[in-house]
Amino acid sequence: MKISQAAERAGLPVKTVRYYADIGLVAPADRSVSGYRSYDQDAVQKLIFIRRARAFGFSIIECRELLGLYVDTTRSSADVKAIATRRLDEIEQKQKELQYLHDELAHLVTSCRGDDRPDCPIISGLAQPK
Amino acid sequence: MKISQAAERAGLPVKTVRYYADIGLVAPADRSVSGYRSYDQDAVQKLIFIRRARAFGFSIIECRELLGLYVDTTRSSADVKAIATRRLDEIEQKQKELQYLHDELAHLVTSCRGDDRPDCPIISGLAQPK
DNA sequence: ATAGGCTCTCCAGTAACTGGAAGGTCAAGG
DNA sequence: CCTTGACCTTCCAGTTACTGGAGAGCCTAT
Repeated sequence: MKISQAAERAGLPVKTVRYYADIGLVAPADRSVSGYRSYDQDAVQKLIFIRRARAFGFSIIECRELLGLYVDTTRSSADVKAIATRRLDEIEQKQKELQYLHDELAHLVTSCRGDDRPDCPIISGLAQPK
Repeated sequence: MKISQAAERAGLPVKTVRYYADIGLVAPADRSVSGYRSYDQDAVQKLIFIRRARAFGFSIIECRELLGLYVDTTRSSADVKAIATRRLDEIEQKQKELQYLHDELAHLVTSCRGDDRPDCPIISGLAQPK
């Protein structure tokens, strides 16, 4: 199938699929005589895999790693778990930071009257060195 | 004062301060005869303001907006509150997404034995179209 | 005079695409 | 047979917010 159909099945923009081919992440199965990229079911499956992994916040580098593990049917599940666990830790770290951010900003927002007057605790809060 | 001192007081790398000057976000108060950027207390204060706003996840564009409101002593606090509230909404949205991500990935991770065997629910979970 | 530690400008690279231009291909319709 | 329109191709530039490095100038102390 041609790139647009592969992209649609994978749930990705055509541009992105082409980009993944360019960086050697997911190569098309073949090229037509006229130079069109030709994808098979296997390649589409890999694209889906990448889309999902990207949605989980895995970087392209990590996706490359995971894809290697995906196609390698002899690797141990521990190898995969290690990467996923690392990513999970990162997510939890990010959650903590976001929570802190949220609370501090929410505090500023609620303490601001939001009226016509110029005095604003948000602005003065941001101006604190901290 | 020279750029390194201003950067230190603001808690920012020198390169970043120079960058902020380049994009017209925070201009140095003056230039020395030999072309050195010269910062005063006011500029340092603005740099601190930007650093804090950036730490809250405000984009450079938003920082520019906020800085405009920061220096404008006649604007209403409602103007500021509107931007901050928008940002707060974004943070909450991001929190929800992250929570969903976390739960789904945590589910995959806990269901994987992580041993020498190749079968791994994480990999097959990622391969699902969803 | 020279050594070091500043500072300057400019260029390139990062991550992961996205948009657009210029041009080739293919099937259908007139 | 020709044209139209939807695809496809490559290549280049732009995005965000810096960061690193090269090459050169400046300033102070010894």
